[in-house]
Amino acid sequence: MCPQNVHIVTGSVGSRGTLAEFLIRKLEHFTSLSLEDKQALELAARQRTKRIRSRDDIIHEGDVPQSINLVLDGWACRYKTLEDGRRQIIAYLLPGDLCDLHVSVLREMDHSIGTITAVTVAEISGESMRTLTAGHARLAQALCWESLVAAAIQREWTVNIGQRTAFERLGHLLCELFVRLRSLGLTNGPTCELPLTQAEIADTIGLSVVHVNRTLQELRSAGLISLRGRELTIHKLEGLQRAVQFNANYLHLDREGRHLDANEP
Amino acid sequence: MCPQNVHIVTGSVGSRGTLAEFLIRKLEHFTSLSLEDKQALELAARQRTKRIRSRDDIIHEGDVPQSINLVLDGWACRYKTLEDGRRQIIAYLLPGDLCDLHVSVLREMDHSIGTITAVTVAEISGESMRTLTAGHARLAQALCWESLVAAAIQREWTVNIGQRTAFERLGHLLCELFVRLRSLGLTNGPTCELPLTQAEIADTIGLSVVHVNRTLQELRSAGLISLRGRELTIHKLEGLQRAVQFNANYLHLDREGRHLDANEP
DNA sequence: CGAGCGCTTGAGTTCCCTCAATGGTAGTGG
DNA sequence: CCACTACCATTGAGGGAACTCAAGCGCTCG
Repeated sequence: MCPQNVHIVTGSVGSRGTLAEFLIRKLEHFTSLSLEDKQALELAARQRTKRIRSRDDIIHEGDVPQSINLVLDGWACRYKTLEDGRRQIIAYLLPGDLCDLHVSVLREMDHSIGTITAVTVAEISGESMRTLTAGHARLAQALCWESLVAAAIQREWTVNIGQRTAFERLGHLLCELFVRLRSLGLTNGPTCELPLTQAEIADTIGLSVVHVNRTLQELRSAGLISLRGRELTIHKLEGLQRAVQFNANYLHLDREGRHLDANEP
Repeated sequence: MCPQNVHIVTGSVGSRGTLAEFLIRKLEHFTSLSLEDKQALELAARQRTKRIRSRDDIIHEGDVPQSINLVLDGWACRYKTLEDGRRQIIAYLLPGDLCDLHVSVLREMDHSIGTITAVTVAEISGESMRTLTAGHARLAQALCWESLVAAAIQREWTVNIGQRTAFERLGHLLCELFVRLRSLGLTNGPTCELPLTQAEIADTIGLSVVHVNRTLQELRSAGLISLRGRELTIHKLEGLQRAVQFNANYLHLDREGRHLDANEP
């Protein structure tokens, strides 16, 4: 992972109409936004975008980032490396996820962020973010919700790695990723993309590659999932959830901020 | 852990001069506060305090808390229980720690909070908190810092449980607790209180009680620590830190918000 | 077509778990 | 004051989950 090969693209990227599309979808699991809220987000995301190739670093531990990165497209992850090379993946960043809300409060990154696939990010300056939240109370609340949900996910990962068996850990991870992708409209029936190598999965749930491989085979032969190429299919989501004690409440997708809804048609 | 036996004490508790003492000490690791900032915090903490006996619940998963709890005294923890009884302790709450910043954003608790020792908490209403942060920008920043640090600790725990050996995990936990207590002025030379049972330690780092016991003996016979009764002594903090790869940067105790300092004598 | 990477499999080992029993200490009540 | 209980720490023995090492297979890509 060498930090280079970064294309700076100012202005619109690709042919997609809205850049903040996935962030907006995500936030609307908390509360519905007004047209103006959405336009303000879109404007902030349009200022400056960046494309990073796969398996490359976005930010490295010790860096002092100056702006906030919003993932527009692709998968990234937070990770930490120990001196002897052991690595732990701490979080996955999917489209609509924000990378460094720390900016302007925590000076120095205490972990790194790297890509899994090629990724497009929007760089939002601290300044833009401040005017955005100052002018739109509902957005400020929604962004606060987003960071609280990220913290809740982190807590659940602690439980997952600390208490569950290999089978449960892996199944739980797959459930979480599937449900998160589905909430963004990025699944197709029981199927979604899973661009992770088995080594990356291993570094996520604290197992060896060999054991991840064998545990995947268990999940397959239990008829719960298929995983070929980079495509995951969960045949019995209900069944898998029960088998691994997955309870989606920690994702807080049930519109807990509905009392703040923008009342527009 | 049955929720009962809660003494409501309105007004001052004990004979300590300031209630918000530890919170203030903690926040001043980020930026120095003005006298007025501190008085505002103190006022908020004084409204209503509560005493909870040891090994009891403060809030239970599924509850919808109405106010924010600030730990004034004693140890508490966040935890989650699986259906079959396995339990993971997710975080320790020491004096000066805030429990449920979620309030007014996340409706429902996705985990429980219980006490380790007897605990005194201040209940701060969402309303008080809002006026506090609205009127004091520096405090708002400092409280934001506090929640970002809590998130950083959670990430480090993921690394700890996911990648480290039993010996390292346990040593790392002891380092973290010691350093956090020291930053509050709650250590005495190389010694601090450690009111945890071995079963609680086990549920924190994902090991069995038996193995925690044996690993503690390893740490002792390596001459790194003593642990008798509820008193921990770390004989060689430097050495322990090296042995378990503990790097305190994730605690962000180095006054990263010094540019916001109140300039008073 | 060789190189590199990721996935898979086998064999042997080790770390950590479970079960079970013991001892110490503090709290309770007769 | 002493039995009685409860909880916590400790120890031994045996078992199993997950690890390491090593090799082979099948892609993709330059």
